[in-house]
Amino acid sequence: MTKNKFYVTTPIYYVNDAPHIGHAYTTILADVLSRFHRALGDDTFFLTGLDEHGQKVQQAAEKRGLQPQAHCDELAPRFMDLWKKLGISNDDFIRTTEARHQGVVQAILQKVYDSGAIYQKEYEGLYSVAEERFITEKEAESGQFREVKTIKEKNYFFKMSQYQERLIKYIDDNPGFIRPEHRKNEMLGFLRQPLTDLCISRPKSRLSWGIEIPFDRDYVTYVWFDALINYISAIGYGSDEAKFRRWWPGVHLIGKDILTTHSIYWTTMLFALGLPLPEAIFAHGWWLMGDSKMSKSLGNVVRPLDLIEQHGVDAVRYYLMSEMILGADANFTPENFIKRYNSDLANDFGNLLNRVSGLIGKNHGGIIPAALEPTPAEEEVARSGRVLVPRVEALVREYKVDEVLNEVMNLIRQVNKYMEAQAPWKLAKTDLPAAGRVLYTATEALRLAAVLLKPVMPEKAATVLAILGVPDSGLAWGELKSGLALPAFPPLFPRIEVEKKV
RNA sequence: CGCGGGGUGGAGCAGCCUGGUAGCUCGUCAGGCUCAUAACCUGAAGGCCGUACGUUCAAAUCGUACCCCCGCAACCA
Repeated sequence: MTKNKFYVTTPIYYVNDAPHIGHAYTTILADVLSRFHRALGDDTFFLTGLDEHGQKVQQAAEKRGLQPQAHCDELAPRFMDLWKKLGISNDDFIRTTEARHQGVVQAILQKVYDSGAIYQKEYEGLYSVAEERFITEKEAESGQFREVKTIKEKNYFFKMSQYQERLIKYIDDNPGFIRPEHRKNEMLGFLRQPLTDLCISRPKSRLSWGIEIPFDRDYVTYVWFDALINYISAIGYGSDEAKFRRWWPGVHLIGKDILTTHSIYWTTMLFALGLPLPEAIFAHGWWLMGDSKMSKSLGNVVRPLDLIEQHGVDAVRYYLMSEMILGADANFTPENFIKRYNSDLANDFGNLLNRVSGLIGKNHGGIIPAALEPTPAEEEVARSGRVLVPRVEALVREYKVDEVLNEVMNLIRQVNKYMEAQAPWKLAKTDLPAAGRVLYTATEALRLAAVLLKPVMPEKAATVLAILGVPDSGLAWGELKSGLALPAFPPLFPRIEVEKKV
């Protein structure tokens, strides 16, 4: 069987933003997918990073009396540290101010310019002097902008419009390209209207903190030809062709807010470069806070660090991955978090581990019993375990992490039922080996579940596997070893007592 | 008539393409078990599947109309 390749990216986050649950979600999702693909034996590369140019950075730096670069250097660790704490296993971290990126951006601008797909044009629009930026007519009507006047400015434009038909055809021909399905339709709807060309520059007089346009030193390039290119500059485009060919094209995980940017701007840029389009662009939903959007003004921004400190990284990762249904918006509430933690992790998974190990300790001298010949009851559990693995693999390839978790929890629930039906605590009194057979089977199911949960909960899964004495065991049924001694251990996921929390 | 997505027991979702006893998780109630983190197991209550017509022996599932919610280009995942 040929090895698959998996290159996954998150957006590069804007360095001025305070990292919030949304950033954490996308990044954890990318991490979980990466870990799954690695576990499946795929050649995997996971990229995330920061977008460090632009007006807001320039202004914020000025306000603090710092050089923009110094400002960025100070802010960047907020993200890097958070990813470390969240157990993010990215293979690279790109910052758009790095030389390796800037050089590629300039080379690309030059190349596209030489091909005739970039031209200069005078642009007229509404400009807010107070805000120092162009505003839309709608914004002007809102009356929230002072000193609005019409000004003319020369800028460079990318001939995005010329790729419209080609892009429509591509999207039609590649059903898995934009996911989920309804987002694809949204984009096709968008493409029914004539595409305009894309303004890709800013005069330095207005914005100096950016990458200089190689064919006109009075300008810097504006966001698109800077930020989006990170996806290829990081993997060696223009500098390491072998590396680039190894990884490109990749899968872009994004929030639904930047779907147009990716599925239209970025893809037409790739057309202009003669490069293959991404393998997939997957847009997920937003986290709402109790039905309202998360916002600073409402004071309902959830800080990932607070959650980690309270409940541990793995619980947070599990919650975020299980609670957001593929592609839809999800609702974050502390009550929800506690409910899911208690029912899935504490009551089902953690508690099952406890009851099984407790019985082994009490009746079998703390030694994992022999598997023996399976009866139909064991066969049924084993079959569920065997069927689960390919099922999970298929779901992972469809980005359906929430369903993966549900499937694994179903196995755990089934084992709880199996325990109830077999009652090894009773069996032990009449037929000790038979009780052992039941406990072996239940423990093996737990082991397999832990292996499958490892990408989502690396620490907790490793703990379980270490307890079972098979830290490196894999996805085949029956890798649990009889005869090993089980150490004592504290509850894996202690229940969160609601009374105390409220 | 701009486009797209959605409206399924208290909550969140599946089912709809390939019509035929409405399923899952959580919550509620009752019972069981007592190995376990007051956990686990079983059972029950609770739905006119947004509304109205239509097709059909039969519609949550197909068709038509309507109502309601959400999203739809400039840097918020």
